[in-house]
Amino acid sequence: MNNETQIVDLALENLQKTAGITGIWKPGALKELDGQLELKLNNKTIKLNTEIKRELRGHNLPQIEAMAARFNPLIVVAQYIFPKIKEELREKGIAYLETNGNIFLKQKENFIWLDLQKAALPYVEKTNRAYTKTGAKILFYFLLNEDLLNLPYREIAKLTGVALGNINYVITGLREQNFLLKLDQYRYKFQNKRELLNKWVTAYEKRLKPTLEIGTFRFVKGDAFID
DNA sequence: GGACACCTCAAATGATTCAG
DNA sequence: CTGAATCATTTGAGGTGTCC
Repeated sequence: MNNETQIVDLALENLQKTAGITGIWKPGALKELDGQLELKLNNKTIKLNTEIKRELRGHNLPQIEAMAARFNPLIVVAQYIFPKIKEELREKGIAYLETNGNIFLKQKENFIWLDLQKAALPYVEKTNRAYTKTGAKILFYFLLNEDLLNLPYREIAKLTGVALGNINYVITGLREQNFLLKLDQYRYKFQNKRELLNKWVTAYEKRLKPTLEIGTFRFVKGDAFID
């Protein structure tokens, strides 16, 4: 599909950058396969069957192994492969390629292994996390009381009943859309609050409300509704 | 300059959506 | 309707800044 093309293209682009290896990918005719990849390496061309995935996790392994046995040589192209899984693939001698250009390929005459820690870009596009289920929840508290913006993340997390890591995601999301005005080095204040409120309402309807049980919510301060 | 508080980010886990 | 694929959240180690 188009999505698959995107993953392979990005992977090849980065492979070129990091390892100087070029490759061409062609969609395959076979239904079980996601096409074929031709890698150019030292004037040699290596042809590989490909399987394309977004992320590769433990439960995919048996399937991949079966494919590797059937369509040898096989390379797995994925947006992101869990480190442990990569390890297993290497042990089993199955080739892989990630979108950040990390590659492993072991054959009789060819051996490539590239693992760049930092350059990892797990996801192609990041969604703005201010409007997810949890995001909306946090934002709800922020809208009720702007001062919460300036509490330590840990306290915000505790107060909103959400994991620490989310706070930063939400703040970043809001900042990207210019809803936060920097007062000084440490403090923020909302700006363009009306529009933000609209966004929240949409997010609430779409993402949060469907998962809530009716009757489990109340306002933090009793009179907040009238305010 | 050490202790502490706090933030960040990769990895792991969990939840939801999608395809067959 | 079910398992697979994808998207979202949590966890926690490591890094950075701050205060005494």
